Amino acid sequence: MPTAGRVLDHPARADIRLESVLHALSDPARLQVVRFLAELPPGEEVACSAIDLAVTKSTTTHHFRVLREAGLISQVYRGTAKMTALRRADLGALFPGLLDAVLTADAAQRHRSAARQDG
Amino acid sequence: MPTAGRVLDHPARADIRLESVLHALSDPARLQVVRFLAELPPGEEVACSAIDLAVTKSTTTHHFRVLREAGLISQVYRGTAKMTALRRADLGALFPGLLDAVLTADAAQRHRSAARQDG
DNA sequence: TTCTTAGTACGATATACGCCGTAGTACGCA
DNA sequence: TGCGTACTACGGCGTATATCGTACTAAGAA
Repeated sequence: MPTAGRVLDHPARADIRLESVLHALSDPARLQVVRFLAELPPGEEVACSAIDLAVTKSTTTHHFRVLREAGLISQVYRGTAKMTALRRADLGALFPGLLDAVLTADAAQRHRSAARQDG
Repeated sequence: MPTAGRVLDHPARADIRLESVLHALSDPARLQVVRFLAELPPGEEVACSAIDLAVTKSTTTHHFRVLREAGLISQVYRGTAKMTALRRADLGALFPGLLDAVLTADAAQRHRSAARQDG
């Protein structure tokens, strides 16, 4: 019998709130996670540990929870790992173009920062 | 001679950060302000008092400051009023499509809420 | 069973946020 | 000068956030 304590709950598509999504994306660490997931082939999942955040593991757990509760990512246990994927379909259906716009904006900002560094 | 204490400082275009913009937009009251400003003809300014938020004036002041410091709006004193406008050009140059995507997402979410109410 | 790996839960702390009320300032007008 | 309007500044309050460290649990391998 499956371990009840290891089931994670996610908001249904209809319960995903724009404000929560924007708030979740407004933290650099969480934006980094989303950027990482967005670069994977659609549908692909990775373990939390595949993403190297500049914070401790417990803080990482916290950020993943914020992303999950906002509806940005889905997570399932797979052995010892917890696999994470972007909820592209849900986000695309609710807020068409939003995720792309944020990722494009992020890429542009990062590009500008890099250019400034290079002088 | 102009009163020094009444000059408001705004971040330069290059200093506007995506994270701050997303954070500013993640509050319902501030999103309401941006929605209101976005519906005006481009370049048009309004006084703070033209936007009716469900909070006190001091809280309104707070939200306007957050929006200004994030680079979303510009504000200038014009007599006793403080005129506010969306920084469309700066936002469009830095993060093309972002503002539209957020406003579209907000409109869609509001539309869904209304539909749910109507049954 | 023991060890390792992956992630969680909990408690603590410092800071930020959203909100309010009161008191104050700047400007325009009578 | 005095008054009203528009907005600000400050202090307080309660909650949320970001962070950490330590202790813990689940699953798999030796």
